[in-house]
Amino acid sequence: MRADARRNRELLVATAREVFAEESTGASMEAIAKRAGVGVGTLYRHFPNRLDLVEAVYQSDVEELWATAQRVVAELDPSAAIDAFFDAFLRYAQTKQALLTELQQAFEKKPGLKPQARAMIESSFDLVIDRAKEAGVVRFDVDGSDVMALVTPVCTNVSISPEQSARLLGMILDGMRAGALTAPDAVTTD
Amino acid sequence: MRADARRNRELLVATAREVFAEESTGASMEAIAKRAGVGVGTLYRHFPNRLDLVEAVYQSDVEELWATAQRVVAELDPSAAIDAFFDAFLRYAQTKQALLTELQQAFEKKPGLKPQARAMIESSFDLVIDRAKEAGVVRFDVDGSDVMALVTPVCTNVSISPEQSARLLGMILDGMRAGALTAPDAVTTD
DNA sequence: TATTATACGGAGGGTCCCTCCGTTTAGCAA
DNA sequence: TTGCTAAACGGAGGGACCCTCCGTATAATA
Repeated sequence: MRADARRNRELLVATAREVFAEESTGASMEAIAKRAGVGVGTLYRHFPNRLDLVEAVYQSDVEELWATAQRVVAELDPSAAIDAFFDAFLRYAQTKQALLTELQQAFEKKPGLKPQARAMIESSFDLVIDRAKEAGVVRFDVDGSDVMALVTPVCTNVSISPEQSARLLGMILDGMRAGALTAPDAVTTD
Repeated sequence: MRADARRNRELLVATAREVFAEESTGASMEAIAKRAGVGVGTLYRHFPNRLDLVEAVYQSDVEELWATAQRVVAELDPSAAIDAFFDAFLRYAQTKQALLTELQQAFEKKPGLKPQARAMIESSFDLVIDRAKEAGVVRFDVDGSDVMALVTPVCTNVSISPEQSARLLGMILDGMRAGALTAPDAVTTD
């Protein structure tokens, strides 16, 4: 793969992410190509149709989420890592919501895409949550997939607005921390 | 309103419902007009833009659901009435799922639409469930809004297929009937 | 039956997705 | 450095779609 081709491919994904964030599903291929400073022909050579571009943006988002999980775990203290990761997840959720219908089509077209993305996201949650559990920052009786199970509907449910998403994620976060100072066996009171 | 105008309006809504069911969001305005045997001009006079047509189809679906509830309660025995109503609800849910994104836009544009539709659907559930409760066909400890709360996610959740929907609705139905033969106070064992 | 307000039909403007092909350029060998 | 070629680029244009506009047809009324 030639150097300019690789550069343009990455540029196009990044630009598409921007434009999709701004104009949601209404973003045209022409607009994306223009913003990236390339012709539509270039865009279509890299991504034969719109769905392929949507898929590429989504995969890039998921990969970035995974990279973020690794980075925050390496660089921040466990509590700040959760905050930072939840922030990143909220951004991911918002772009996912914006492209919902088209993503669904992409999932239908490529059956492997959804489970693969799911696994990567679950690993990201595990990484951050396990670390925080070890540090005693979140309660013992949760794990990554629990948190993901709570958080996923917030981005899947179409009638939840971005503002609501932020609030709900905050609540989940508080709930996770709530039991941290309590001894594990004291939880059984209920 | 002239007679031909009223006729065409109803014809267009019915035709649009058919075409949307077949081609989902990909159905074009031209195709709908052609199938109805009118020009696009006529279609656009009745529904100034695509979203207005989607909204009209949706409202007609909700009204039909309400009419179905009344009809099955009047004509069928309580248990068969539930079956028939659930069938109708499944059809409603499927067309709703097909037009999901566009409906969302319609909800944003007309804030009154969603709560109004919701109220009408809840009334429909109440009608059918209350009747069945009185007849002792379903357990005492449910009401229309409970059933609706169980059933709505089945049609809201984008990752549930039509086949899954049918299965899940069947399960809910069985669950509702399960307690019917048990005395109300025996349920507290748990 | 004559009148007129109202509804109808469909050509065409603007936009969007995508294709095609002539032009340009990166990578490499001499 | 220079010349060559496979690979990438740009953008005009085809086809489809949403919607508008206006000349034609018709229902309702007197």
